[in-house]
Amino acid sequence: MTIQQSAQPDILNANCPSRTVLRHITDRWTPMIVTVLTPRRQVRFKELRERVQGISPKVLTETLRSMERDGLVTRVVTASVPPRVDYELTDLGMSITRPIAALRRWAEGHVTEIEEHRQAYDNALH
Amino acid sequence: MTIQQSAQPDILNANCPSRTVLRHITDRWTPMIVTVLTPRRQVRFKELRERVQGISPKVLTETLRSMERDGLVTRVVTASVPPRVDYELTDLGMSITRPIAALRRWAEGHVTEIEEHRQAYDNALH
DNA sequence: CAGTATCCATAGTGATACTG
DNA sequence: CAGTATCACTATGGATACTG
Repeated sequence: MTIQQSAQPDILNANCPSRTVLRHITDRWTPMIVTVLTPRRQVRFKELRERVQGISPKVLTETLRSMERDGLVTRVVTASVPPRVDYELTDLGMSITRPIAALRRWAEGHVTEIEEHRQAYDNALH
Repeated sequence: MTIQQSAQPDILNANCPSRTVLRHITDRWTPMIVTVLTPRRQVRFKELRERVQGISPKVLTETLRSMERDGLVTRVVTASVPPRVDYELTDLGMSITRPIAALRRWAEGHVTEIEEHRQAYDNALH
């Protein structure tokens, strides 16, 4: 007797592994890293760190490792002094760029509207 | 002298309010709640609680309040015994359904592929 | 039924200094 | 340059019981 897994993954199902997948692609920094990597070129650790403003080296490393583990990015090491490491989206990683870009554009495009809603809500003293 | 805000919101900018917007629409439960509300009908608290499997009443309330504050949902109270409260997406809320559906479909559609990547990565003993 | 209240656990950062 | 190591914190989420 094995644990029955639903044939079609369903995000609403508490035990569905798609929840973990969603969690990963929507974590704090992944969408921003994907945004920087979207032109599909190799980007150095340093450049990622600079462009994803506010991320610490520790968290950048952790997030990139998780993305590499999930198969979203490849890590390319060039043995040199000083060392050089580039990251690049895989085909799988590229396939998420459009949904993430849509999300990013929505966030960037509705800032004002949402801030107005918050103001109105807070002024109504709920 | 005022704090200069960029004309175009930019998610990569540490101080850009779009980061908060993105954070809200990608938090743990918002995508699932949006998924249930996507057919744009009024849905009772109870039904949300049942369909978004695993969410506690406290967190469901908190998430719905945050969504209401941002203008994504409306809360409709029907004074009756027992009480009845329905939630429904606003126009703004509806405008996020497509990006979120794309994300959800991606997550559900790539579960197997990603799990295989993780296996391979872990087996390589990084 | 639709929440609140309470208490609690911990994942998820974050700052900073250090190293191969 | 590209990380790791440490330490610490706090927001988020979870369990459960209670209430208008």
